[in-house]
Amino acid sequence: MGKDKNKLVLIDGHSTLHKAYHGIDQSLTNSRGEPTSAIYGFLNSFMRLSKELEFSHVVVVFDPPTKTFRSEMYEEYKAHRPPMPDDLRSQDKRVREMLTALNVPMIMIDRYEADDAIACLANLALENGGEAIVVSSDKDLLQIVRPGITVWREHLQRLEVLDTDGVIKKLGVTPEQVPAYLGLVGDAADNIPGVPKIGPKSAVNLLQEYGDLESILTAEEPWRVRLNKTQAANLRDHSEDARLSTELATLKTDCIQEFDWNTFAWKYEPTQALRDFYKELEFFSQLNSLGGESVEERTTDYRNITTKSDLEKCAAEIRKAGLASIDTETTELDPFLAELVGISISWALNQAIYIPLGHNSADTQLTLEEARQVLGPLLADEKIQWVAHHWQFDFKILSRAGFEGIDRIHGDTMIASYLLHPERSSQNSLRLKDMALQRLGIQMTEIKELIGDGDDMVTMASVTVEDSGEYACQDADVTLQLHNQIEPQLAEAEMADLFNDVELPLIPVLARMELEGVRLDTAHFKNLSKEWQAQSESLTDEIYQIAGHPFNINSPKQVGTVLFEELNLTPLTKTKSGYSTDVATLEALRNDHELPAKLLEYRQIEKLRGTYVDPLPRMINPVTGRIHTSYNQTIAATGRLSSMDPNLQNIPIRTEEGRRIREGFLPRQDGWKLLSADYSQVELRILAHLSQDETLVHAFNSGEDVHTITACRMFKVDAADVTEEMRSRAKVINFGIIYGISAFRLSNEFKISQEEAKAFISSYFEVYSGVKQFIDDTIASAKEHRFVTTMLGRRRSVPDISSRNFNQRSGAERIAVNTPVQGTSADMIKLAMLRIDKRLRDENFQGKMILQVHDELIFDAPETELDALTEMVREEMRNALPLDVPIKVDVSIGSNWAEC
DNA sequence: CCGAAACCCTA
DNA sequence: GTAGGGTTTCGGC
Repeated sequence: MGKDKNKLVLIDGHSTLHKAYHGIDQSLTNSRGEPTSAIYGFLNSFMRLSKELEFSHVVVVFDPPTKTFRSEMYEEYKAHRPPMPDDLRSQDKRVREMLTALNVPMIMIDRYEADDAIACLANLALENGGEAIVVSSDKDLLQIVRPGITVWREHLQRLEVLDTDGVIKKLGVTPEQVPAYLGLVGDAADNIPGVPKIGPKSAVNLLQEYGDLESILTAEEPWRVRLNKTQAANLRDHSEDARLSTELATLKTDCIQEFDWNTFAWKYEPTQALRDFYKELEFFSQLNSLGGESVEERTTDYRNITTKSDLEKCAAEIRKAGLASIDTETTELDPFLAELVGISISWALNQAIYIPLGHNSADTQLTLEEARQVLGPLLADEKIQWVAHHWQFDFKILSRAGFEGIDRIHGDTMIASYLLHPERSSQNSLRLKDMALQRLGIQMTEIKELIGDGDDMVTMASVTVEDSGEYACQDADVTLQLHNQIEPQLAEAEMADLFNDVELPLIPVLARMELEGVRLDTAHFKNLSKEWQAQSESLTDEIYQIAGHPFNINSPKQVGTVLFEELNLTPLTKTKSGYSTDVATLEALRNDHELPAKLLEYRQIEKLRGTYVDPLPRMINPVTGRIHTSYNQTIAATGRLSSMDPNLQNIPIRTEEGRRIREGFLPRQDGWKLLSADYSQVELRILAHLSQDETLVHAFNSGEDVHTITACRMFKVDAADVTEEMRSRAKVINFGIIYGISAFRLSNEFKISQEEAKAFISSYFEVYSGVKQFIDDTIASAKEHRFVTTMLGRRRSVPDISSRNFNQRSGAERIAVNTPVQGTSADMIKLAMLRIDKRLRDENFQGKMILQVHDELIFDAPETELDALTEMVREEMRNALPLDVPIKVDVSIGSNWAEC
């Protein structure tokens, strides 16, 4: 067996750092606010390479800080590059510290770029009996590829290997031709001019035909490959540019002479320096992965409290501390069925107590009554700052266990973490266990280690007090530690008020709405189900008849086969895996064949039956006889609530069949009604306020229909002459603006050309120039701060706002424009809900607020209260967040939700 | 059993 | 074009 050749891995430091900087969420920072996303990304890339390439020799090559010989050749070289942003500069420095701690060899050659040094070293590795692997996404380096030298790049999450054939496949030219290719095409990144109007296509044609640059430039004209007149003229006039550009793109391979494999030998070793570095940067998962003695064993003081006198002693300490965390252990997650098993509390670092209350086999444990006597006053005490993780759950459990006056809470680490990072990603999991590892480096016990999972799962009540105690104390301990870390970060991000005045007080309001639930008309749902099932079956028969054979109508793939292969209808659009069969397609085909209409009808009925009519009655809670949604405060990046299990924010309304489902939502009893209050065009009003656009503000102040006014102004007609078509187009554009419209989308919507769509948009912006200004200002501000805010200061980061990828950047721009509008609307209705909840209780209304659907609140109230309730709700919704335009609230009342 | 894709319901 | 949740199919583990 021959000895494997030495492999030298050459990492382009600059390229890897930039990729890391732009590749992941730039808002990642450690608890001191130091940006760490690029360092983290660099480390991930490096470790991934080390794992996948199993390398033993490595070097990271950096550009020198000084000018290089290329700038002497051509002063414009890289001259246009903006200076490194501050947050990248600091991370660049950190990356070098990290590589030092990792003992990774680094090289920087004065007056030569990293690319030149890499080219030299790759050649030397080859001459010294080894191979070279270059890691860079820089095109320049493709010129050094040959047997023994490959270039690896991270592309779309995977590692792409480029050997000679790979380069030819990628660029269409051989590695030797790469400098000439870049010389012709130019390279915007390096400010290499190239030849105007010669792009990749022409360059490849020329090089394939003539071989090298000189042969192209000196070939007899006209060039045998097809160039148009401008290209031919440019090639003649810019031959010197082409030569200079090619020279600039040619790497120098003589900047390093000496080579010794030993210089580059490397192995991953968990040194103390590395541990210190990880700890300082708060890379806890890496710290943990070093394993062994490096992970500090935390010495904890966790105690189980089983007597009232011990609990009273603790109570005194808690009062003295003034700040404590609390967590509950229960038999399950459903708040109506869950039994309280125990309570854990922490008021000092690494210390906590557990109060077992409902363990099946405990020698001694306090009764709930005893615990409540001591803890009740403590939890209701405004002088004690209580914090929890996902307080809404504990609030419901404790409320049911008879604790009162626990509405006020000082902190919720789940919500606080969400406010800091509202985007959903694996990076910012809101699970206590994940946050403990990420932010504190503490590896916590997972609940399944206690109670198991799957079929043999037990409840916390059957776990020993010792095990539960350890587990529950950890939860409380970690929650307090997290709170202490996060609270200053919230203040730093200027979201303390939003947290204290909106999100925290909203918790009990949402809990009450969830607990209240809604009454369903089970008989109505049963009838609907029967009716639609029969209809669905006969449609199925008809569809099989028309198709000539049975197939799975629920499978878009099979529907596609029937429509487009068997019946030979013309597909409209394609999806990733075949023909699209969505509504738009079927609508377009309904005049060509009888099948599409049947499919549409079938789909509608099945959708309504399968998503609403059949599941909803099954979700009626056996204890209350009502359905209870869960409102999640930490899902939507804009600050909206979301509703789950069941989702009561997407109950159908648009079609007649859909509204029949709303008929099944009832007031709680005879003599009661449902009352719905919804904000009218609230997002457009917020846009008017935020932009201060005179025309839009005036439109709302006039009290006229805003879409009609938009139509008047855009189409330059009198209000009386606005047709339905004009108004509806104006409406689409008004909404489109809020969502960040594009000409492309508008042209599809209106079936007009993109030019016409562009004209539409510019005429909108002529009318509403203030809105245009607002959009521009918002994007500019997003570019500067990399986040946008709502009126209440809610933040959302827009990391891609300066991306050079058009699609990414456009997406970020739409988010930047939409978030302040949608988010402020969310802020507003949350404020209204707080005020309404307070007045419902203070003024002893019997009626309850039961649902929220983004811009609408639903109440369940006795008929006798309806007038007072209407007035109160209107007032609070209108005044929740005053704007410079009036806020309109429409109220309607019915015997079921459909009548509202 | 899980995840992606396609589809469709809401504001 | 923004923001969500839920269902079904289907391929892979």
